[in-house]
Amino acid sequence: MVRTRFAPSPTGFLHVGGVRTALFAWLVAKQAKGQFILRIEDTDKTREVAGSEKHIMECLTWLGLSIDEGPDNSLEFGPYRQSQRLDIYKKWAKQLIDMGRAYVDTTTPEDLDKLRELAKAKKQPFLYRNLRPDSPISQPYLEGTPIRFKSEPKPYSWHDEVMGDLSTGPEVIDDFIILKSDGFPTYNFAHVIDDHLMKISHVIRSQEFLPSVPKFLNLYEALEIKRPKLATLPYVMGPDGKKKLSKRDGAKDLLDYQRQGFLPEALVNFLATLGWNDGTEQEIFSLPELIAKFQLNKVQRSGARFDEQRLLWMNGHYIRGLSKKQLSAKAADFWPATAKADQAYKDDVLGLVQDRLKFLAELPELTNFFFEEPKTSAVKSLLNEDQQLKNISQETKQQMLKETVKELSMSSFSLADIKERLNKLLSQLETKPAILFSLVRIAISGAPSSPELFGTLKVLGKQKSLERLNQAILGLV
RNA sequence: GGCCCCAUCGUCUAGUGGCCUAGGACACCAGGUUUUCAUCCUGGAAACGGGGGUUCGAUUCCCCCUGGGGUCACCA
Repeated sequence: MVRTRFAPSPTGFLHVGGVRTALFAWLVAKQAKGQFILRIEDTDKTREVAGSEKHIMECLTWLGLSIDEGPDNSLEFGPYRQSQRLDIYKKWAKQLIDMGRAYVDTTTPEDLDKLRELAKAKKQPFLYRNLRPDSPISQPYLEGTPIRFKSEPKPYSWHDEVMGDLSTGPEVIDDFIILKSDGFPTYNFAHVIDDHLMKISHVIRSQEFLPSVPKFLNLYEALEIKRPKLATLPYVMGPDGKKKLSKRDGAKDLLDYQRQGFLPEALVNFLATLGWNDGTEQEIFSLPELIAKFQLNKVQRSGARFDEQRLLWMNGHYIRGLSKKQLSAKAADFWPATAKADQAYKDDVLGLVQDRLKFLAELPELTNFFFEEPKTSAVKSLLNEDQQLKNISQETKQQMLKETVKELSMSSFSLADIKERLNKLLSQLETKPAILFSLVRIAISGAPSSPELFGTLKVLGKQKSLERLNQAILGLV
């Protein structure tokens, strides 16, 4: 049975790096029709940020990563918050003590610091196991004192589902704290116990834990439990490509993408192909496709830089693929405050801008002029500075606009009729589309760029279009 | 510093000894689709870090170097 887990600590928002780890774990579980478990690793009360747990679930839900077991739907393997499992860790720690594989450590943190500095001065690696008492205090749990694992140094080689065959020497194995003086377990201990009790089959986590794996291996042996499969994911690197993506260096809250109008499908696709591909030239994958095709051993071993350009392109691609109805629903919350028009009008506007939307929060700047009059000053300066228009005299421009008004006032304002009449004007005025159409486009939009002209006129409507054209004529005096 | 991991266009990547005059995508540049911007289409520029091996033949296997990253907590 395949069971994977995502085990974040509730210390703030999730960014794309963390979410990608969750996605990969989820894909592995779903592919095998197994379970995906959310476990909250809240063993460091000092770092906890209120609301994190809720935020984590919101992120997963938004992306469509269903949680089979977790704090909200606790099943037989719960509780799924480590802070609620303290008794379990104590029990296992006591068992280790009884076996002679853990001991009470009375060294103070201050002394530890001194010992570390000493070792550093001597240019020797600091290994606690060299210092441990000959016959460690084996008395059971002592309130307010940490418990340390008694390691058995040895070389290890093991297989990692992503990284391949890995090995280390005995020098990396050391005694480490399993239970802190506040009674909470450390990550190193708690996750091993929980993964075992929750019957996790694949531990999928990011690279920072790689150097600790031999310690875990040593612990698995001491506990006499079978270790799960291990999969280590490379980092998602920041935009500079130098460091792993982190909040400190400006990584965004995943929900910021939601707020910006990115589609979950796009984010999932982007995240999945950031460090993974199926060996073909396919770029676009739906979630079901990912479930079918994802392979841990096809995950890249090196870090992948987070490239927002590519995300932008992909999101635009998904927006273009939306039906009118879907887009209309998704865009509902993104309209500018000025958009007080009825839904049919808004939908027409959407039809015109769908191709150029990269993310939904762009809607206001792209569609403003459909809802409020363009600024006369903007129209005026654009009419004067436009590449195509700057060498045309004011009189000619005025003349052309007047003819346009005249012609369009006779129009039924169907798309075909607008097109026909403007084309007729073109030959009548002996001018090029580049000139006449630019003129009209700027007059009705007051924007440096706008959607296709005939459609824009039609959506705007006869009355508004003519008003704006007349307004522009006045502005040219 | 010790230990560990990694290394193909600017970026994400294909490539598991000959199919590679190294393929695709994003971004970029040029041209086209009756204006602009976007879309779409066509074309272009753009990479195997260096040095040794192994081999008839290395992007692909091995070693060294270089470079990058991570880790050495009573944080996860």
